Amino acid sequence: MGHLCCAKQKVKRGLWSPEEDEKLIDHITKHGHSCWSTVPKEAGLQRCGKSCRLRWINYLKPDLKRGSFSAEEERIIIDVHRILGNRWAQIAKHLPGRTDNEVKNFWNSCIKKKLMAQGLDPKTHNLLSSSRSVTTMNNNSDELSRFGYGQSVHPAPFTISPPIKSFDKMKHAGSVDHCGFNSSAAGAIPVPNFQCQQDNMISDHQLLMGFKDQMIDNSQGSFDFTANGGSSSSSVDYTNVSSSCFGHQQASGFSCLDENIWHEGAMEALNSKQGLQQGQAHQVEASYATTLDLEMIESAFLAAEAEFCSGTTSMENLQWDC
DNA sequence: AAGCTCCTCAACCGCAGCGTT
DNA sequence: AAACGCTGCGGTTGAGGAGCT
Repeated sequence: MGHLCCAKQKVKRGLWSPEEDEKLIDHITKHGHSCWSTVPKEAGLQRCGKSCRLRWINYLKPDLKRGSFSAEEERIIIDVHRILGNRWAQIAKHLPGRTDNEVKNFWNSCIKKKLMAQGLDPKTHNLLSSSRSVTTMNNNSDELSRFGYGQSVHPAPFTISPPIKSFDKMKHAGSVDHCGFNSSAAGAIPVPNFQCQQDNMISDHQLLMGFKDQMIDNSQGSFDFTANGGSSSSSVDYTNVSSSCFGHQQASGFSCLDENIWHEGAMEALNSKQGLQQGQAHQVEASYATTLDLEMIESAFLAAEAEFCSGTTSMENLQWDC
């Protein structure tokens, strides 16, 4: 369906002139934009309402941040994109002053190339198939140990992570140690989430999300993750924290994000059945949430984990079933 | 200087979703 | 329920600038 506002009238197209900008700014400032379709006429512009809206949102709005993206912004984009995919508008919400169009352009012109140069698939954030990828490995012990997965320590190329509350249950039942490993299971099966952060580091409204599709330096002996400074607002406030507690070499990209991102990411993973079904190891983890959805998510995680750990399915065959 | 290629990014297009009639 | 109008979103395009030959 075309845009009737455009089809009905002869409208100007292409780049906006300073005079047009001025007219639009003047009109929006004085009258707002309750109905974009009427804005051009009211502002004396030969444009369609849609074009006016776009010009305002992407260029003229007073609180827009111009200029190149900072390293921090770039990192946020990559982190959130890994969870949400090409949802530019959602990603832009976490970058004050940036528009979806700007984020999209930046992604396509810069980040995408950077990731590919690093051998990462910009869509999945996994290693490209031409690289040696943990996510595409079967449970081949040679391959696993080659990449640092000692059989006695960590048999699986991924862990599945239910909310922290389930960890607490297990902890109280005495089945896990403080690094999240199931001490009673042969081979120290990695138990859901928690991943060693101290309990008091995550507040009631914070979420720890991690992606396990990359290796960390074996000699490093520690990994970095980020933690939210304590606010439950929608802003993403990163404070680098380091921990040496996570003994095996399987994690990267931990970020504390707000609940909206978590819910979008988690529900996306569940609804689209991405992640395990596609052999990706970057399934979302959450360490905490309070909604009913979490019960379902937790069940799904636990069921999938049980299936994997019992050996009834390979990673490639795991299905979300919820 | 001219011509060409590559890159960036503002703008457009088509579609989906939602509310109203 | 269907048609319509509006808004918002993501993919794509193309003008123009930068860099190279």
